[in-house]
Amino acid sequence: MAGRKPRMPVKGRVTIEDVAAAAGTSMISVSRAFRGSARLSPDLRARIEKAAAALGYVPDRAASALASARSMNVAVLVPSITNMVFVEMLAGIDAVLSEERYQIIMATTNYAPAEEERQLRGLLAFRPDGVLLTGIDHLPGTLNLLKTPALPVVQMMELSGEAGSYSVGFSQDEGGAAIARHFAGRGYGRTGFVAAQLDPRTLARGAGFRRALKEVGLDAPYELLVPDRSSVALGAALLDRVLAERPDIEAVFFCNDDLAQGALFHCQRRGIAVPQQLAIAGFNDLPASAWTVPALSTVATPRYEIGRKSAEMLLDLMCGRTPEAARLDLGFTLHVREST
Amino acid sequence: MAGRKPRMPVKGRVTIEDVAAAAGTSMISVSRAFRGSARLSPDLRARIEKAAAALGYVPDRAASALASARSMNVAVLVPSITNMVFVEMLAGIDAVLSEERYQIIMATTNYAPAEEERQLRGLLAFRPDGVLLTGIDHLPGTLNLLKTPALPVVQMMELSGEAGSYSVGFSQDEGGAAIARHFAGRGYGRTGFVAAQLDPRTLARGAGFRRALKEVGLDAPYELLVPDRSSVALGAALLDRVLAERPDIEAVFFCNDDLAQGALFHCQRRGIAVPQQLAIAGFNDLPASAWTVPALSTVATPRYEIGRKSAEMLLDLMCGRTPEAARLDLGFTLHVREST
DNA sequence: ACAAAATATGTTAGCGTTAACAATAAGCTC
DNA sequence: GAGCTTATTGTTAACGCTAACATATTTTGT
Repeated sequence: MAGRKPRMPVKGRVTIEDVAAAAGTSMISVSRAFRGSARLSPDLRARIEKAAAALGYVPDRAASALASARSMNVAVLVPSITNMVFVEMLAGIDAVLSEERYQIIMATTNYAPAEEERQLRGLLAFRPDGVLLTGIDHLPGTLNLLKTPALPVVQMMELSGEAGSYSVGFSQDEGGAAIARHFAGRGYGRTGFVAAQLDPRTLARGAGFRRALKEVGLDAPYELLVPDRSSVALGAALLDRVLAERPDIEAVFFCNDDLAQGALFHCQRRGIAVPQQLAIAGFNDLPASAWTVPALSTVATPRYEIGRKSAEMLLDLMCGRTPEAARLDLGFTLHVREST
Repeated sequence: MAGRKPRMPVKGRVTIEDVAAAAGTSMISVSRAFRGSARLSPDLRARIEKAAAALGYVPDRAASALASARSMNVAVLVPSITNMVFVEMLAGIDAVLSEERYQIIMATTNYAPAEEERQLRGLLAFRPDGVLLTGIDHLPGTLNLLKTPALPVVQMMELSGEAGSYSVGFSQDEGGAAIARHFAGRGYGRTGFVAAQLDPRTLARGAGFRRALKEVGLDAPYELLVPDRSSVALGAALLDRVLAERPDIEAVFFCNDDLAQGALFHCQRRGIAVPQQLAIAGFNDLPASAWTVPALSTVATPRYEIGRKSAEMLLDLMCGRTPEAARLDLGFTLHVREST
């Protein structure tokens, strides 16, 4: 009776049945012990926990999902994880969801709506209890996949006007406009907009920039848009092209900080004084942007907080609660530093 | 007979049974059709695919895993995804595994062995067919979790000497040594080693640096090691401390490019000429490192290839094949640029 | 032409877990 | 102390899929 050691089953994995046998109880009690909430006598719970630990039992999510119709998975689709912005957003999502014992199942879409749909189809095989999408532009087929059965969805980074849809983000358009007004305030008349990675958010920033320049009575910007992936290297190359076309340009708005940093480095190499000869602004406020020389003026975006709030909103939806707002604007902050 | 439309089931999800009924066949044939390989008449296959598409059927991995004892999941543990190095490694892993229809289930360990064990336990609930770990230092409990049932494991980034263990990476120690020899070749006598994020790989780089300096007859480096997370900002701060302590230092090896970039920016701000007054070297070769001014000398590490090769090795193990080598050294490349 | 092999499809049982219900023991009301 | 509630534990039947075996059907070899 005293030193009874549960014997390791020789083959196959340890199941709830093995634990039940070792603890001298039934499978359902073990199940309840592992899910915490159910009422169990402290004695039985302790016996079960001891037996489970001795056997090295790990619950099987697949079986659990099948039996309970809740997978405790959340599908997350982001364009890329090479981009820090989305990584920080993911960190925010995970901080909230892991607290509630949800597991993130993530896939990248490579900024392509068709790939988003393909990846979503793959993730749906995990029977997620909810879905987080990046952006508000999706293929009809993508939205259709989410309709049967109706899956809670929150869209991140942008704000949706659609009725019945949920979104957490900020106005990309207004972010671009803020840069335009800042340029105007500094007296820069001949401006440029340089963008790569032409996703909807990038284009919205450009549209806002253009709109606000017009509103304050400035000329339309010189624009250079390329479909390539953003990078520091590309930023340098694009600035070179801009200067070749418009040697007299006074201020350039790069659609993100990667490009802007590359442009700063290029100016240093070419001996162009920033901001005296040329002002440069970016978007996102990456960690390094405050430390470049000169420090980069940019729009700081609350992506960690977007991740958190999106996850919280999704949590509400998955639990059948109604979120406080269907559309949550977290705003942005213009950081004026040395480069403008 | 002609226009028979499969009717949308009103409640619950679409199952293999619904598809079988709509296609006028049995469940097992639908199952076979979706797994591709089994022999089915082209006619039947077409009917099934049509029915599945019409119903919007998506297979259920949980049920499949339960029935087949293969989850087609691979668990991947990385220290952090804020660090580009691991993100690129993940990209390599995904490129290989998604090709073979495996899904990555990923978690971050925050560089903490205990957290690694906790996260692994969570991932094991997905019944992965294999596991990819970062590094070769793990808690005994972590290794124990992988023993029953014996799970294929490949360790990434470092090379293991352990018999029966599989690893893909390069010698971190030799990487550090390469910097030391380069410093010696340039005639820098008073050197320093600055490190943050004191994980085993960081420490190995320092050890190699120290060893090689000794081998070429140079003094031991001045060392500054802090446990904080690496960042550009921290690099600047740490260089400041180094210069306060050792104003006459000639060359500093930073344990990674983030810190080194911060140091470069700091030098620019303080008007310190690099490399004339102070030489700076980093580790990893991040994309921006070739574009900073001056461009950063650093050790390029093959992390994308490490991801690919690790995944291929794991694939071998999961299919019962024996990998060509249990220990695959992918080496590294010293990039000498303007900063030294 | 007839056994043997290959191909194409179907039947049955079970993977590990939990929902729903059932049963028993213990406490409480008046 | 009968009748009620509450606390604790157990039983049974799925969940959606696939392995293993079984059964038709066709092809092949000689």
